[in-house]
Amino acid sequence: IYIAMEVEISVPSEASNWWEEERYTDGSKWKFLEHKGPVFAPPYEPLPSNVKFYYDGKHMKLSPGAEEVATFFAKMLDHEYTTKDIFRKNFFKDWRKVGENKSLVNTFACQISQTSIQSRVIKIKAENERLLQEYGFCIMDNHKERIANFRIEPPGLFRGRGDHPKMGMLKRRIRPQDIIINCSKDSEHPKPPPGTKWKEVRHDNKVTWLVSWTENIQGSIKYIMLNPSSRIKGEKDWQKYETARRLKKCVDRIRNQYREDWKSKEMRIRQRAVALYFIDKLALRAGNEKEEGETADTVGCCSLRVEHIKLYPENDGQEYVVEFDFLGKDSIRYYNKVPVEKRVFKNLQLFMENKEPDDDLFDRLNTSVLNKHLQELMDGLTAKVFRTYNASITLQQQLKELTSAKILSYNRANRAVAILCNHQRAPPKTFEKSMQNLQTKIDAKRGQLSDAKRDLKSAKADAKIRRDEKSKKTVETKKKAVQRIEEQLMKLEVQATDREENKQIALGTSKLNYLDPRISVAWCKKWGIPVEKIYNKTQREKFAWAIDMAEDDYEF
DNA sequence: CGGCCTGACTCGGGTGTTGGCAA
DNA sequence: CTTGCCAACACCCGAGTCAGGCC
Repeated sequence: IYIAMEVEISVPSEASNWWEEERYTDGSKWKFLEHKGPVFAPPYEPLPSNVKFYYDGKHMKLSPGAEEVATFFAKMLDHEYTTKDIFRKNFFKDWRKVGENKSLVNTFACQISQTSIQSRVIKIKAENERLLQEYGFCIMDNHKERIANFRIEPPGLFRGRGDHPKMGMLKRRIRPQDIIINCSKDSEHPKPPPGTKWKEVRHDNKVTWLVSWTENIQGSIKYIMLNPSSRIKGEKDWQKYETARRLKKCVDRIRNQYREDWKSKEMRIRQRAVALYFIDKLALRAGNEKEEGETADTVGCCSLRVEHIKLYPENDGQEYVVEFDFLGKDSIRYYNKVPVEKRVFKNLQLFMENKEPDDDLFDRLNTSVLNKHLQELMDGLTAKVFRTYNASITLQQQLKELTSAKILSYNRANRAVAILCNHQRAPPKTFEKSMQNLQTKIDAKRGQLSDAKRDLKSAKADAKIRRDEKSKKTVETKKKAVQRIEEQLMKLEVQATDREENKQIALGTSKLNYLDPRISVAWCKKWGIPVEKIYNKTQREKFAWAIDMAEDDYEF
């Protein structure tokens, strides 16, 4: 029976790991692709008739469509942004387009009962599980792969990040006729819901997405794609780190080059060289131009404006200090004061001459010019490779330096990278409280410890007098208890330090997107730390290739 | 070439849910 | 064993990057 089972249950063999398979060389991403299509947002269920809508003090009957949009607003009532002018204006404008209330609504004297809406929250776990099993997977070539986002985004009110000019606009419901399906010809095509049609079914194996539609706020395309654990994502991720490792080999040459270029006769070359220096040294993002009025006003390196930096020939005893202060991606503030080389400083002065605060700092430069130049320096080199490279190399160096209290060290190394990449978060709402709780726990633990120590002492004294087996045993148990409590106390103290240091720093992004996982895996192997301490289940799935490949001597 | 636009993909912090643990 | 809390996690969906095509 045992043998039969071994044969029956085919344990995934070595060869079934995608990283041990051959890649396509013709630019195609797959040969076979079959899936069940998207899951649509559940239809709107009108409110029961006892829930009334009041406008300007008067009871009003809304069309189902208008009512739905009203509930979108109601759901957000406890958020600050519903009080914002732009949000309200955008919402109202879109709301009036829905149903027959065009001429009716124009001010905000309305009240919508929020509790009545919250009370309608229904969740069915079993249904979710069924949907996951049915729609959550696809077949790509010879693998069954998990899909990242098989649910279509439900309608609602758009909330961009930062000061977004389109906040409050209605994000409309996506219907089957908005959907483009991508799958292979020889697969069983997904069926649209009864009585509906897809916009299109295509068979494009030069792309990785399964489903796409156009979103109505920015007019951009949204996709359904595979989970990070999939071959197609993993391969790309691996490739990303390999590119960064190639940069490691030639980064000295490139650095020498841009330092030379600081002296160039040509303005565009000087600008390019200074920008590249920032990208390298400060891990700034490239900074594409953005359409004004369409999104929040944020910048990256190439789109930096004069108003975003200040020059100090001398500051706090340091020479040639540049102060950066701007809103970057997701309107996260970047604030940093850095001493720079004299030549960089002089160049910046030159770039800022005769300019207004809202003029571009690098007026002869944009991301496409920069990336074309980088491409010439190294195959596959773009601005963001520097971020990956500097993040990973920093982690590796930090891990080499820090050795005691392993997990804390790892988190500190991770933190150094997050700081480099400016990955910030709002301190958790409950931070102060939970910190206090932790402190009381620590105090309690300390009390416990001294109690346990006292117990131990008396037990020892007791044992000395009695000299029997039983009291000896008691001493042993008490000793163990003291030890256990000491360990617990240590753990708590480490936790407190860790949490305090982590207050405003988001570790997730760098861990998931910038740090070559093989560095972490190798570190775990070297110090005999279970990889589970560093990566949770999802992360282990994403980085399965790295966990399998990296030995303890892996060098980034 | 350069400006502009589109498409496809990675990166990003926030939030709702859950499960593990201490009281 | 039950309960209540909180951190960890999964998911969400917006915001970037970058290449390629067109004029």
